[in-house]
Amino acid sequence: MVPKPALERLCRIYTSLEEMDTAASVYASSRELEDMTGIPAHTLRKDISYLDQPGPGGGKYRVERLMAVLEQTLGLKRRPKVCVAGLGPLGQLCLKMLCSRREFEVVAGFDANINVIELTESDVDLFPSYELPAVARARGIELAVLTVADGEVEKTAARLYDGGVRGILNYTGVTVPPEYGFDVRSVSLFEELRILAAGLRAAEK
Amino acid sequence: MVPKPALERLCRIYTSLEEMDTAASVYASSRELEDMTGIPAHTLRKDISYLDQPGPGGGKYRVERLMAVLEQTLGLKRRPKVCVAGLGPLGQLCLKMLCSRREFEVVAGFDANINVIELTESDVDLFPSYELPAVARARGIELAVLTVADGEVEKTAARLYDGGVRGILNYTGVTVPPEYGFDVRSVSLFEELRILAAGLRAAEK
DNA sequence: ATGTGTGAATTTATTCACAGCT
DNA sequence: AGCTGTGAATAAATTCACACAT
Repeated sequence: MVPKPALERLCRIYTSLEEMDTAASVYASSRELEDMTGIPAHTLRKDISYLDQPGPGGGKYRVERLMAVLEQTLGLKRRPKVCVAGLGPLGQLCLKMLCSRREFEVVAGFDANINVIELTESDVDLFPSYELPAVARARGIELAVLTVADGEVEKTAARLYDGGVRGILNYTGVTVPPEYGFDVRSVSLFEELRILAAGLRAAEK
Repeated sequence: MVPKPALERLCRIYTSLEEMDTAASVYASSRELEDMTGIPAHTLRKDISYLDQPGPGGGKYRVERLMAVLEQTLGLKRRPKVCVAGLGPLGQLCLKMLCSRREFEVVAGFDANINVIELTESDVDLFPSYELPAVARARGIELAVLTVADGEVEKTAARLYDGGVRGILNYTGVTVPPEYGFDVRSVSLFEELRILAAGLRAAEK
């Protein structure tokens, strides 16, 4: 079983591998990856050793192969099905970004306001919020990007749960109710800045 | 010295306290906070015990007091000085959100494109990117919200470093170069979704 | 010679359990 | 009686160090 912090680091590593010019550098050592990611080389090797098939014992990692193994073990190749709940400016931005790459399958967008749904242009099917549970179930949505107004988080969480959604990327400023057992990653502007501020303060002392 | 994971949880706790109706509930027990945050009661008590002055031994926490102590110990009361680098749609959104509350002192916005600077309406002073180091130094900016295009991250990071900025909230899709020793929190749409996807996959097995 | 893979050692974080306060 | 605060016990993650592959 791979430790959760290792899982996060592996995703960071994947991001860094993506940034590499695959043509220019076919191989990368753990030391080189350390310089790119900031993750110490030994931690990084340990993390990679959790994968089903790590590198080939001796010699550097073959970038392409490593990415393939990461995609495999981390389940990235499956194109997980994702929706966007809340189509304000931020939600629309997320929708656009998600559509700009093939990585995830963007299955639906939801908003409480029907006008928004009619006025928004998108390749993705848009629905009023109350249809969320039915649509999510019918289409097998696994992940949601939560960009609703703070006041709607509670109701939306309940609907996502009814729809069988398992993981939430929470862009709102409030806490996703924990009782549903979602896997949540929170990305609140203020909370993240607070953590940074607290870190600075802690470093000083 | 307070462990870093504890620090993050304390910030989450602070967020949840904020959400409480302070008039309605003056006191909160660790158990009640568990229900709100999802953090187990004993973890939460331990975390709070790291603070300079935790609660009053017996009885529940006084919400107002606990928030005050958190603000104190986490350095939130100082109104840390923050800037936004990159004034595309996301950057402008962040700028607006930051200005809507008094919590941080929003000191400046930066963009490579001078037209953007002239056309954007904001209470905050806006500058072209090359002035970043000088302005950041002159105004004592500590934190930056990084919302530039992916291709500009490297150059911007160098400028932030020259400006004496210590922490970065990274909204871009690429890694902030680690060599400057920034305290970074990354909030990349794709990377976060990948972590969620990997988590689901790991849970299945 | 250089660089990975991994068990063992060490460090760090979480959980427990209970003394002490209200 | 109920709840916090915290040292001690447990669990988890990181770092080390070296065998082994290229």
